[in-house]
Amino acid sequence: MNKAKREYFPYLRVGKMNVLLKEIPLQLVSEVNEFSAQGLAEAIGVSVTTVSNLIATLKSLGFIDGERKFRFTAVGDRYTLLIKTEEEEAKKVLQHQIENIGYFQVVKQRLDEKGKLTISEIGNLLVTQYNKRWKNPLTLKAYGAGIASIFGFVGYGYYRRGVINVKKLEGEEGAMPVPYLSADKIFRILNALAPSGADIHTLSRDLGTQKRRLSQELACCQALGFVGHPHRGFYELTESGKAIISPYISDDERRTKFIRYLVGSRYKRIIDKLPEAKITVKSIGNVLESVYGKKWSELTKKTYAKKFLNWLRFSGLVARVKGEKGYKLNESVLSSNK
DNA sequence: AGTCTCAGTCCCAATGTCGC
DNA sequence: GCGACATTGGGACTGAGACT
Repeated sequence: MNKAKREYFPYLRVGKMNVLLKEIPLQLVSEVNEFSAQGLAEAIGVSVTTVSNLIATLKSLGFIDGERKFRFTAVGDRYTLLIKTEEEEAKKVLQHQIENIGYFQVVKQRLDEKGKLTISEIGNLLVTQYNKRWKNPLTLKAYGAGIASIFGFVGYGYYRRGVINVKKLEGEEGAMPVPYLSADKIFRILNALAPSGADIHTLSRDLGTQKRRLSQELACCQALGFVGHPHRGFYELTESGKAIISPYISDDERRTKFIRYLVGSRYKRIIDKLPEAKITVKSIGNVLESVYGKKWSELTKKTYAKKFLNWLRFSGLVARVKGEKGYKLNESVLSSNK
């Protein structure tokens, strides 16, 4: 036993892999039919290198066998058929499959120990465990991301921005986007997302807001629990999001709901730190700066504080104090929503 | 042919500015 | 005082080229 069997690793992100698999014509998906890289490339209309990368990924998962001529394995066959129509079922197949693949278990074990892994850490783990000679840090990340995205897909964790987390990010520090938009804009976004969600390009066009800007605003809506982000570039309303823009509730009910979600969100941490009286843009700005642990310019503080104050005023959590500058917390409203 | 690397593009978060 | 838009920098993503 001088040379171990060649070990393959997923190269493509699972999202990309699935997109390509959906494109494969049914007649090619079979345990008996052989296909070449060239043939597959023509069949799905992408370059041969892309297909080569797909093939390496599928091999790494045990979904296809062969050299130069390939054919689907039984499980690969099943997965490819399911991914076209029944994604949840396909996930189960993939999950079961990776339970029997060594390197997935190695990474999974490390993930369970540490709670989260960056894609570079995963890459390094493979290099040391499997004697890979990857030199470029980007290559480490590419393979790391391939594995991390699969973990996210099958439900072993939550993959986002180069980090796979065992636990959901929600509620953790750092996962609280700065208040970035007014309540009014929040509702415009929610209405634009109704009823079945939208991709960021469409949304940007419909709302006339730059994509960059919009993605930040959506992050806020997400933190408040109104919007979900099932995959890259696509956003949809959560049940809460649908409820709060329902035409069947009054504006008063809308406010009440808004308070409940605001107080139930991570932004509660900010509300807790607010002074009881003399709430002004300036004082909120300072609270924000300390909660986020940042050093901001006065202007930046003011920008965010204004938005947050807008939420507080919209919801009725604060009331103006007569004859004085600033607002005070409406304790009764707050406590009735604890 | 198959594996790895490169570089352009896209996405995102943070910060800054404009106009009413 | 307020809401909307712009700029910047960094990192992930991706298709295709380079290398073995």
